[in-house]
Amino acid sequence: MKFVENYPIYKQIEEYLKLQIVTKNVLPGEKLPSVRQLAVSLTVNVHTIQRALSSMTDEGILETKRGLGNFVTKDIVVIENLKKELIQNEMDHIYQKLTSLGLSDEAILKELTQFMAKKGDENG
Amino acid sequence: MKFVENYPIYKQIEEYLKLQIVTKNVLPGEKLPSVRQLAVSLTVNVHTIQRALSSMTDEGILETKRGLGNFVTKDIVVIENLKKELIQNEMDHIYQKLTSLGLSDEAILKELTQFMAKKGDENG
Amino acid sequence: MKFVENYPIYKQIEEYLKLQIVTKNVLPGEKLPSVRQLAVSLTVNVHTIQRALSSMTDEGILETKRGLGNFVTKDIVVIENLKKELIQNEMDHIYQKLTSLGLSDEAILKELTQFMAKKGDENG
Amino acid sequence: MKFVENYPIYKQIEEYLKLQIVTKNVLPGEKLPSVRQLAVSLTVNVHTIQRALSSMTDEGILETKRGLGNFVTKDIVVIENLKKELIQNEMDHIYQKLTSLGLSDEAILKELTQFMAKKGDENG
DNA sequence: GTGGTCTAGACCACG
DNA sequence: GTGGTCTAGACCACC
Repeated sequence: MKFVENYPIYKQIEEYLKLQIVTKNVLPGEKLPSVRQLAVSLTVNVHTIQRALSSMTDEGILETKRGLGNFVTKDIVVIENLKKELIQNEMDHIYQKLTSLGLSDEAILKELTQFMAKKGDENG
Repeated sequence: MKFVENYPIYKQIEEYLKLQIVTKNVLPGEKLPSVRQLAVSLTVNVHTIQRALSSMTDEGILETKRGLGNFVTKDIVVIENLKKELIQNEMDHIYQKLTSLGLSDEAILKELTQFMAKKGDENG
Repeated sequence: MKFVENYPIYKQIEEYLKLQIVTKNVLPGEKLPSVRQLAVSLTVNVHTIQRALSSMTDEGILETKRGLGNFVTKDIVVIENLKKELIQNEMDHIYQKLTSLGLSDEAILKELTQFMAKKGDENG
Repeated sequence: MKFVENYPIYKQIEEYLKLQIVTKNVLPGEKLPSVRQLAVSLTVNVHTIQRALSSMTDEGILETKRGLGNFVTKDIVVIENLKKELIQNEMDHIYQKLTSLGLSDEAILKELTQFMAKKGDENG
């Protein structure tokens, strides 16, 4: 058992930017804010930003153009795969958590549909 | 946007202990390790442990006997309710995460059943 | 038989603040002195103050706004319920004390009305 | 506002012994346990006991017989007055508390009778 | 400034 | 031993 998970900031930033991209808050081909702008707005060191961006360029999600900035890939397939990956990660996490609570697959689906029904009632 | 995940240690401990209880790793009526033992094994201050335990005693999940220790309640109803609460929290968390990824209720259920099917194939 | 009245300071503070609230010495929505101010004026550690306040926020009597301070709830129902609770506690305490002195219910009421009559004469 | 009321132990003992007497747990004329016995059973210094007893002898509640011990007075009037005094003190305390909670005389009586009715229902 | 969290170390009461 | 309370001092996040 270990606490104080120091989930590294650059990973958090990476996760955040990926979410922005798959939810189309930043569109394919669009330019990201400059590294310095990001550093300021997220109050983080420039190096931390660069570390987050570099792994995303490695994955082909971003393209760096010297002197111009970082751009979201225009390759929609890449973005679609990213989305699937994020969903997959989330599913893993969910499944692990709920089964550790002793729920069977059927129980999970049942609880979830009940939850959605209730949610629907509350909001509409 | 906030980084450095500020989920307090005492809440993490609380969550951890609750999970131990609902999964019957610690049985109803059983004694927990002493606050000092927990503090050492989790490498945390005694106060932090006590803070985690105190809210659990308030909720009736634990009963503390001065000079003896902290015991899990024998009231199975309390434990059942705790389990329901944990599941509910997890559902909230899941739903929020997945909808932020742009999934509809139907899409969530579809993805989840696919995930389970795949999981089933892998393991059996 | 137990001496040295072990009523913890943080509970005394809690009780004191609740009394201030139900008697409208601090109005609904009003800000309390900062934890540090309270700590100084009551010559107590900051933690002790926070411990007193935290259970009050849990009960919905206080609302804390980070960086701003602790505010009495504007929800008058909560305050009314608090008042009823305090009265109830006082009644319990009174009843226990007077019956331990050997008074019957009727005797208690008789003594009390006599007391009030006398009090009335003194002051008016 | 002052906390940690160090209500002196000798006063607490005095109060305790007076209650024993008015409730006839120790009868008029009866001998109290020896100072040393009391000191042991209450885990308090002998001097503390003596201080408590001396003010009670001053009030005529106890009579000290050199070499024999401390005896409760046989004078029933004294005991009756003591009882009235204790009741009076309690009434003062009650009245102060409840009026500080904003209750009128009538409200106090009303609440109290309601409380007694409820108490009666619970116990029989 | 505000409150929130954590640590280290002390003392008490209970068994 | 057990848990309960308090202090002193530190660092963080929010405004």
